[in-house]
Amino acid sequence: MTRKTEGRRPYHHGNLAESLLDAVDELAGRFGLEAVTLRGCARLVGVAPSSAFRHYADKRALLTAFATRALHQLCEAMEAARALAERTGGDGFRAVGLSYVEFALNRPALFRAMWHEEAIYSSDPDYVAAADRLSAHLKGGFADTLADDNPQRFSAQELLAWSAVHGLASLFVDGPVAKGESTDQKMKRATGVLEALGPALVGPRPEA
Amino acid sequence: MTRKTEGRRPYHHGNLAESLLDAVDELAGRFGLEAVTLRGCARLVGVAPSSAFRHYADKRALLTAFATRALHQLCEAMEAARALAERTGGDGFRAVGLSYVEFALNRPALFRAMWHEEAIYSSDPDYVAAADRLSAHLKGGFADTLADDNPQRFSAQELLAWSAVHGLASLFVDGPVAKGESTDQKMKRATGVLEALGPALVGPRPEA
DNA sequence: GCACTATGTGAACACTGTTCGCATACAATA
DNA sequence: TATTGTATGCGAACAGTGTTCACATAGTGC
Repeated sequence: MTRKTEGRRPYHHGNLAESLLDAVDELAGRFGLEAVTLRGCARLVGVAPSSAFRHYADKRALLTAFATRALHQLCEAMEAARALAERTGGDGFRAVGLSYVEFALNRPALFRAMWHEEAIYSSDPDYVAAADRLSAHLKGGFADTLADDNPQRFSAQELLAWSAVHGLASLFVDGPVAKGESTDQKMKRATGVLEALGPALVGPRPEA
Repeated sequence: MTRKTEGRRPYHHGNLAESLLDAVDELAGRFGLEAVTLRGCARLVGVAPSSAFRHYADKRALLTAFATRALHQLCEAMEAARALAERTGGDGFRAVGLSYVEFALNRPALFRAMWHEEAIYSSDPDYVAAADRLSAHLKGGFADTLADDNPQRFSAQELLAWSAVHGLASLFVDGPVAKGESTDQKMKRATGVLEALGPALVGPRPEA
């Protein structure tokens, strides 16, 4: 991507918008989301703080873009997990749920960023689109596919499935549950919870 | 020059620690948790910014105390709901779950503060104790009371119940679910989700 | 070659959390 | 009552933050 002259640093960066997102990722992963600073990102990329404002209206817009990217990454992880399960004859429901929790455990800063309402513009069209993509995959992934493509409409069971998985991930990342335990142990717990959820996902399907 | 107790404000505030928590509550409720500022709280209480540090080591400690208080408030709401349900012959499980969601909807800033890992000292003994009190109530409130008093031990079903309720509250407060809907509509959805959860909470109880 | 537009810069500004020496009030004791 | 000790509040400072704005530089189309 950096197709710049090799000598000294060129005046124009070339791909600053994306690089700033990488910087957010780096800093959030290393020091926590709360420690992410516009100036810090600019420093890391090697650019003046004010340059960031050519690409993002403010810090919140930068974080919104970051959250959007994170949502898409999670979607891709879920798609991959689902595809693998289908190929190997595994349980698609379980695979999607586990990949959701696994993502939260492996990349807590990203997981926090996606749902950090007060720190992002959650009405931003790109963010909304990414959130819709996510919820669509959740509907399809759990109560297997009513083929109702309106992402706003959730049956009680679908909403329950999402809530359970999301809640477990949240309690692991930001709550007091299983605090000292390893990732493996937590994933075992997640498996147990998903199993326990099973009986609730069969039977009648009332509207929520 | 030094006006003593001339007007009304005495040199010593008398209850600054608690008043600062009230100020956090006020500002968080009005402008959002992210907008809470040490200086803003001091301003609201009518005290110099540096005075806050006589009572809290730093901003994070203040937010920790605030989160702890919030946890206790939630516990009390749940206890009240449970007691009422028992008195009126209602479903204790449902009552506790609904009060959890209701609290999140009515006081989103408090709900966010309690789980804001990166902004609090989540190993603070008082905070831990409050979190333990909460999880104990959740165990007792849902899968009705295995009488296992260790708050760290959760069966898969108990953890599922907490996850479902917590996840639903989180998705309402910080997620894209039911975004334009009224509180009443959201509570109806919550009722539906809790009902859908029912079948998962009967039957065998494997360890998580 | 020239203008046009996009992108990066440096110096400001108001605000933040935090520290520190000092000021003030209260409580206990002589 | 006077003195002393301790808890609590204050004001001024400091580095760091998000943001703005006039200006500088580079790439693009004529």
